[in-house]
Amino acid sequence: MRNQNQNEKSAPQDKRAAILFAALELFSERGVHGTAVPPVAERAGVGIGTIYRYFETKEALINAVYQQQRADLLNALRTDFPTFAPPREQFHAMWTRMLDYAQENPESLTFLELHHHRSYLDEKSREVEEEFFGWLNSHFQAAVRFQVFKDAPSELLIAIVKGAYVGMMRAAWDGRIELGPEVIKAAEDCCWEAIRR
Amino acid sequence: MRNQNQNEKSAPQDKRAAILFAALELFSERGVHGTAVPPVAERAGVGIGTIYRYFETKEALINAVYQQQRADLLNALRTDFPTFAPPREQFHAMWTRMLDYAQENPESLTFLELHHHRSYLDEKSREVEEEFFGWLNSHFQAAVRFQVFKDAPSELLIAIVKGAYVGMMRAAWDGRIELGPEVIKAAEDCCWEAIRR
DNA sequence: GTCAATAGAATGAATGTTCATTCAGTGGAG
DNA sequence: CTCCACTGAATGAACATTCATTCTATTGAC
Repeated sequence: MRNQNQNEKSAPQDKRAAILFAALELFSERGVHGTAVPPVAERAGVGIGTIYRYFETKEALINAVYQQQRADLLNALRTDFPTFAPPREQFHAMWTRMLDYAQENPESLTFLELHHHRSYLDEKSREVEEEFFGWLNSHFQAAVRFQVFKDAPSELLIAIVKGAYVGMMRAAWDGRIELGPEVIKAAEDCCWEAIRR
Repeated sequence: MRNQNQNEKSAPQDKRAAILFAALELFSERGVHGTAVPPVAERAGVGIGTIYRYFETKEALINAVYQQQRADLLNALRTDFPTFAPPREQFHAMWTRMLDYAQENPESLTFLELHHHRSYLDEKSREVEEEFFGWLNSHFQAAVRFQVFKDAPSELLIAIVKGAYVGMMRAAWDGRIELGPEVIKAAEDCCWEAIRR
């Protein structure tokens, strides 16, 4: 390879991305504390030392994975979101995006929602999380104000719907339910009735 | 060595219980993989070796904690449960018990519901878990059959309500909501409307 | 075009640390 | 004295991290 663009370092970014993806897979399977660094290197197809070229410490790697995945999920939610559609339609859009995301990125959702991160997230990670909740909140708050949703703290309604969603996903992963289209539709209706006025 | 309790002869079960409780506290805070054995011994006020008198390995200790807490939660749920009361009243009883339990045993709930256990639970732990879900299921299934609840798999309804409950707890834990009586009541109503026909 | 010089990316054996587990020793009860 | 629950220093395995070295590809002299 001879052509090297000044503004693009393609190879380094490939390795960085490979490390991030390998780490995501292992973290979602075994948890952050249950995952050693060498297996991450092995799965990414790079040397152990290479990880430390891109990430100062294991904790920095964890935070990079978290920020990437949280931002990715938020992006999946708000891309082409029908902000001015009727509330029920907006809710359907949100529900569909969440489910599509889970189906396409199961490791992302497992990592983000099935693990308890608080203790090792840094400032930046918290900001990214805040942006995520902020976006949800702006929509839920509006629906509460317009008396579409129940008169309750919007943060509570978010916690309930998000919790129900994660509970459903967890039950599916644990083999307690089968996620067919009718089940997904039934769950959407349940969640809508939970919060609608 | 110096004797810490002159006038108390320690029954073996005291130490076992102290170890289980110390382990529960640390596991709920830092997770199972994030908790080393020596700190468990220190918090329990016993020597490291004593832990291995009562539990063959760390994994055995984890499973003992899991079984104890899962059984404890089930017990809190079904003690004096109004099995023959009207459905809404039964639901209220369930909700109240869950919330009381969380308020009285926050570490238990954090450990049981905020961590991903599957990979290290043994046969016995799965049986205890099965008993827990079996009890919930018998009640939910009956309510579906009597057309009190929506016509959906009872396992889905359980996942939604339990998920919403855990989501609310997590939000409270993370400081996103304040768990006052009105909030708890509002959440109960949300969950009831989610599943009722 | 060729190739020696150079830069810096990549590596994994080596390092120091932390962990789960063991066991030789201690002390109290009978 | 005999037991045995109990202890924590000791052990070796596994860990996160480092760094001397190798590899790769770009440069510029000819």
